[in-house]
Amino acid sequence: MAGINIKQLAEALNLSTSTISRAFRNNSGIKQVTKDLILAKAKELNYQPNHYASSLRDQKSKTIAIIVPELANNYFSQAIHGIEKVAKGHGYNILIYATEDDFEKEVDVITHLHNGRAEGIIISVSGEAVNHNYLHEFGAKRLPMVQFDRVYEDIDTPKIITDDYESSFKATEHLIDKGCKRIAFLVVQNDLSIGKVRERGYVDALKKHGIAVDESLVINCSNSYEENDPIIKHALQNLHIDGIFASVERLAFATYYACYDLNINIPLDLKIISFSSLEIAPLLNPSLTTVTQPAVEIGSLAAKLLFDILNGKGEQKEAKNKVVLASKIIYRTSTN
Amino acid sequence: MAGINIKQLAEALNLSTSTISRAFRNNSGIKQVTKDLILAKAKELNYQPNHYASSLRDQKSKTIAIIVPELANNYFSQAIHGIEKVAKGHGYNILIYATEDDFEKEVDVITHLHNGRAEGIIISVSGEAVNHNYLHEFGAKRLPMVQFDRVYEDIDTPKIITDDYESSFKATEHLIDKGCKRIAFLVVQNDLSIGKVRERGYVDALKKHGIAVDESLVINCSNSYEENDPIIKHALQNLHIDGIFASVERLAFATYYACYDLNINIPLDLKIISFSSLEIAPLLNPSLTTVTQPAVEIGSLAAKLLFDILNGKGEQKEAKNKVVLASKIIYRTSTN
DNA sequence: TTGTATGCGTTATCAT
DNA sequence: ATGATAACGCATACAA
Repeated sequence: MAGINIKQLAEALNLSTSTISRAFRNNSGIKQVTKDLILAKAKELNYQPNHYASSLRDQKSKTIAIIVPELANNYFSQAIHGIEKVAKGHGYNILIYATEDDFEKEVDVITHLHNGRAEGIIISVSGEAVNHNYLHEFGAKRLPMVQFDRVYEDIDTPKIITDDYESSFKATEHLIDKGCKRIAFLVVQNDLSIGKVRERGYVDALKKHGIAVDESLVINCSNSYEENDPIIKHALQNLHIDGIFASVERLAFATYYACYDLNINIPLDLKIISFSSLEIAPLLNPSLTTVTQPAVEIGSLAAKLLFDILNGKGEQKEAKNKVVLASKIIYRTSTN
Repeated sequence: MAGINIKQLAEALNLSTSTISRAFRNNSGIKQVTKDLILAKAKELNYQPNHYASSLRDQKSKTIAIIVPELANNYFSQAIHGIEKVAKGHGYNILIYATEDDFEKEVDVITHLHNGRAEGIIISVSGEAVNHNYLHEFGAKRLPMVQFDRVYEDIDTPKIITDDYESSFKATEHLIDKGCKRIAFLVVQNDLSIGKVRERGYVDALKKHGIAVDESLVINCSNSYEENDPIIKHALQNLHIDGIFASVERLAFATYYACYDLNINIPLDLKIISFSSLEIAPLLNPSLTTVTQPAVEIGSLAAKLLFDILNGKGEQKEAKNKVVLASKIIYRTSTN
């Protein structure tokens, strides 16, 4: 541990520890001169109130936790960036955890956080979970939480999501408008709410336009390129697909690679649209038509809602228990 | 704060707090039966040792901090991912901070961390700094630190960097091999060590091949696309450039956009090579030749070195005070 | 305005 | 094997 403690600083100044403490807390009850003196000496001796002692005493940690499935991911990086900005503004620190889509890790982390380490949690859930009642076991002591993007619908916390149904509907419709007849939907199996909702948008758009829904065109993928590559190639070669709607960025990339390998021309032979936060989508070959979620904004909004709760403003949760932000479809060459 | 405390659990079991504590620490000095009993009850009542009390008592926080210039960045996301994996393995938590290239924020964060919050720091420095002697002011109490990528050469900590000089030399040479005569070097001003070293590699390669070094071809950019766009366009239109070596990914992207706008054909009119951690570089139009640093590995190695220090294994720092990892040049169409 | 004393929850030391 | 107690560093209630 670093630095000197309050007692040593008090001695150095011939003051009591309470006076020192006051210099760092209340502006009340302390003479400005004394305060200046203390702060000056503190700086000189490199004193800082010990965070753990303060937290223990105050029962608060000035820390929030972010839990996401993965870190090396455009969408989550941007969301974290948004959260970080807001947290910094509130003088809060951020603990970060990656679950790697592993439900057990998620449970571990959340449980662990209930030891006082964090005051609140911002989470995008692992998605593998079937039963997440463990959250209820914390009872009234459960940490304030805000969910975003991948959420547990039945867990009552504020949620920030995007208009995935509408976006997916429009995305699919866009492909139909462009003449696609056999549109595949690429999804990662364990995506809970997200995957389901996006699939509904896809299905409903097909129905609206009188296109028969073919179950085999809903293609389950994983997060591993090695696993996805053969799956996608098989689909491209055997299912007479002329359009692809990827529910997740990495599946669009895998499709691009597959098309390169198979000499399939995008957009002539196959049109692609994908959910994606990639900022350089215009630089792809061909440029990728995307459904782009406002990732940074989602992050900062999630943080704001969490701080509303922490500051007691959020008791009337009902009002904004679920915030739906709009994604933007950006039309580019891959669907031209 | 959540949960019950050790005292309540002790009462519930008619045991002393010391016994409870033992159940969670030493396996020594406690009967297995008692221990099982305690752990069971703890689970039932949702007890967890309070992290702040433990930390205060033990003077250690099981936490390390990561400080990076930005979060929404491929390279840093991957590095953080690498760090996270290792930290998790050691049972450590991660605090994360973005300096946004602001030296003051860096000083603030580092100073703040010396209040006991973290046991060590992994940092890629802001780069704006001229004088970073503030690090010396912490004296012997300075937190263990490991630097990576952007480092302060004069601060004595382990450093993980890549072979930037050699890579830059080779990158430039590659452009020369491909017939480029007027090669520009794009750099972000405030990149300290990084930018300088990469520039040296560029200059030396030119010299070796008897190409006159033209100062005006070293082009200072910023991190803002809006600022860079006109700078790059001006260069492309007026400096008769036929090759570009971008020291940072985003400058290559800006160049791509500029070329699209100006109808400059890559690689016919202009060849581009860039430092980049972009995994989908092959999907760009045209696919981008990159100098790719092993970002994830850099992160995990940095974490390992930090834990070596924390565990006292790292006292013989000299040995591996500076680790240089190799980057890989991957040849693609942009320099074909 | 400043000082004294107590407790936040835990764990290590020293008993028993 | 278990229990009593002191101490980690700080901030507040209360006293002066």
